[in-house]
Amino acid sequence: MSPEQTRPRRRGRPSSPVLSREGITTAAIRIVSTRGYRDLTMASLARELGVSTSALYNHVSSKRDVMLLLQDRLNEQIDTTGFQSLPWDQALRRWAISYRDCYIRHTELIPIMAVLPVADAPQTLVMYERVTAALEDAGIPGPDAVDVIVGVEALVFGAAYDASAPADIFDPGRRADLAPRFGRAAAARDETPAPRRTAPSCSPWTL
Amino acid sequence: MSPEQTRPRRRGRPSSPVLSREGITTAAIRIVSTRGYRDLTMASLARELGVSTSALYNHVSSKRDVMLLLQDRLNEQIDTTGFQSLPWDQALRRWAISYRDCYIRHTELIPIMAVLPVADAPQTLVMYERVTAALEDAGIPGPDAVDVIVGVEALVFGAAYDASAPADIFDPGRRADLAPRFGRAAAARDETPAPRRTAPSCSPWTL
DNA sequence: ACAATTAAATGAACTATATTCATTAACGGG
DNA sequence: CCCGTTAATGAATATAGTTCATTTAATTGT
Repeated sequence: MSPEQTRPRRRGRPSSPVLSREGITTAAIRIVSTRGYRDLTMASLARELGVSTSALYNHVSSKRDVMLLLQDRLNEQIDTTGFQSLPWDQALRRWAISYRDCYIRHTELIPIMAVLPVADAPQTLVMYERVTAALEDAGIPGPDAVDVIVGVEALVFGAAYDASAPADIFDPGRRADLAPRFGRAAAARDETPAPRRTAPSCSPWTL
Repeated sequence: MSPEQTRPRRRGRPSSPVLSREGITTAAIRIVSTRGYRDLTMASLARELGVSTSALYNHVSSKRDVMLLLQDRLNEQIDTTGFQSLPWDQALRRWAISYRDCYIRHTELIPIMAVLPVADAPQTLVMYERVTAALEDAGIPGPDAVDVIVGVEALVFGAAYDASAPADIFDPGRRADLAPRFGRAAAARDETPAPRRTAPSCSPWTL
């Protein structure tokens, strides 16, 4: 699958290019989805691609740059099909759920995504265009549509964090005396298995 | 203000302790509020306190530990007074706004806060207790109250990211062709200066 | 009162990671 | 055909976080 085990390349420029931004992105995805973000380093990325670490810098300017590539790939996978077939409110719901599901496994990208200028993220731009167009067609003024996007995104990012948190996050443990009522409420909530979860609608590079 | 400029301490245990978790937290706050998170390193923290870097590890187990201390301090400042004087919905609104305002300047803490077990965060627990108690007193069942907290928090974290993003985040720049309608909508939105912003209700260690 | 243990500091070493730089070699346009 | 650009290598650098041996003082147990 991956082009491992080639004996060491000799020093200068290779006859045909070994690296490309696309290939780097794909290798980064492989690492992230099999070993997680902890193992995504410039060194591991280079090893995965069978090159030296410094070679990467001929194609990307920094690790952050790699993260942006990753993120743009991820955003391609968010389901916007609802906007072609459903009433705007249902389409919005499907979009939001898919968006959240994508970022549940990529919370490391949230701080980047949340403040990234869209000019640097073509796929994000395409996604926003689809949402805006659908909302405008449904009679919602453009500026309000942007407000909707902002609001939905805020909820999506927060919800992705929440869903990725350990299940027992609300257990007060030995500190129960500090919050008796909250402790009871949280415990009672755990009893009732919430029927409100839906199946993941996005499989971003993981089973 | 800070205890700088003492000539070098000699080698062993000092007669009276120089460090404490509280002092470390306060020094970390000083650094973060004057120089930002970029400059919060174990080395700079030690320098601020006039000790060697390794001395810190007698009191905290890791940098993450320092971040948790910081975060617990921050959570103390979130305004929950509304729950003693206002109808629950207005109190919730005030709480959420204060919560968001606190984290706008501390987005680096969001990934930690969002998945931190409350057992490790006494102040957070106290905050949750106040909210739960008020909602229960208003007739909302405990488990639902916890759901409300979860939902508000999701929105708060996302909104904090959004508010900390650069103003021109939605400018498609040269990529305008990818998203003509979105570009127009975003531009039009910028024209109308949103009247919906409220004054910051929390001043977490900054002017 | 004194010995043993523990706490809290120093300074040096160690680790991991991102990044830069000098060098080498192939490609491609004048 | 040469010369600038591209794309690789390998060595070096910078920055952090963390650990460890050592030193000294306080604390605790008998």
